[in-house]
Amino acid sequence: MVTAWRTLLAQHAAVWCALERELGEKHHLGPSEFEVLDRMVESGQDKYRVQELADAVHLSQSALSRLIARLERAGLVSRSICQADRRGIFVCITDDGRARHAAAAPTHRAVLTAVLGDAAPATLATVPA
Amino acid sequence: MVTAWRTLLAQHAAVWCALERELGEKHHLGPSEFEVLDRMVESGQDKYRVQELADAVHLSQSALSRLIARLERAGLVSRSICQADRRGIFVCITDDGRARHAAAAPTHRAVLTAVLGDAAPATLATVPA
DNA sequence: GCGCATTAGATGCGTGCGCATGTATGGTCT
DNA sequence: AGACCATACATGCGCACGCATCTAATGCGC
Repeated sequence: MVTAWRTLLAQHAAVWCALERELGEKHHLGPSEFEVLDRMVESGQDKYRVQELADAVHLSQSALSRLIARLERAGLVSRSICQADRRGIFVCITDDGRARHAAAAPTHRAVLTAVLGDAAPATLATVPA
Repeated sequence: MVTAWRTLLAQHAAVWCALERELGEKHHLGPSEFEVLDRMVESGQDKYRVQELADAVHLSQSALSRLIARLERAGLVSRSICQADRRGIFVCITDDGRARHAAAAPTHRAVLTAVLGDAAPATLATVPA
């Protein structure tokens, strides 16, 4: 079990750092930023609640609030008040956001394949037995 | 591949947060702090170089330098100059450090079993096929 | 309608991180 | 020996995070 955890830590660190570097250099996005855009593109919806996204990317509500603020400042998403419940906001991906995501997605997939593809098929399988 | 990565992210987040909470509350240790102590106890050595530990716990050298400083302030490790190469230091675990580790280890294992034991045997096995 | 607990999201604050750099020592080449 | 680059760790700085708290809007009981 400890071994499984260390494997998980190692893989997480490797992939995360690689994503941070590649996405950062080529598309000015962090791994979490990309993951948020990815979620929004992948499920056809265009409106998201902050807490919904926070759960999806395993960040706190406050972290998501700031992350959305960064994306908004970059013009990749927009915030609009939810009319039905004016406490909440809807996060909508913009055309720029979709474009940035489309540009970054290949990089993202490439990194996953490169880093996980190397060590994963063997090591990810080690645990259950 | 994307699914594997998301599974990895989810498991990492779940375990990490649980460790942070449990180790923090019960033993005043972060996951990384515990991992460093764990490495030092597990391999019989009593002297470690900073970079060696940094690699083991997937942190930058600067992060490890500060982490060691925190552990030293808490009296769990001590730094001593390496006579052979006076640029480097040796990090030694103290008796207090061993005691703290011994106290925290059961908590650590319990969290791993609880969190990974739930979802892991199934999900960790999904990738290689 | 009027309080009051609840919920959604924003924000102040402290902390740990990585990057770049600083400082000291070691090794090498001439 | 002296100049020069490399190595080992420490430190200044900025950033993203979580926790606690704040603000605004909702809903519920009366």
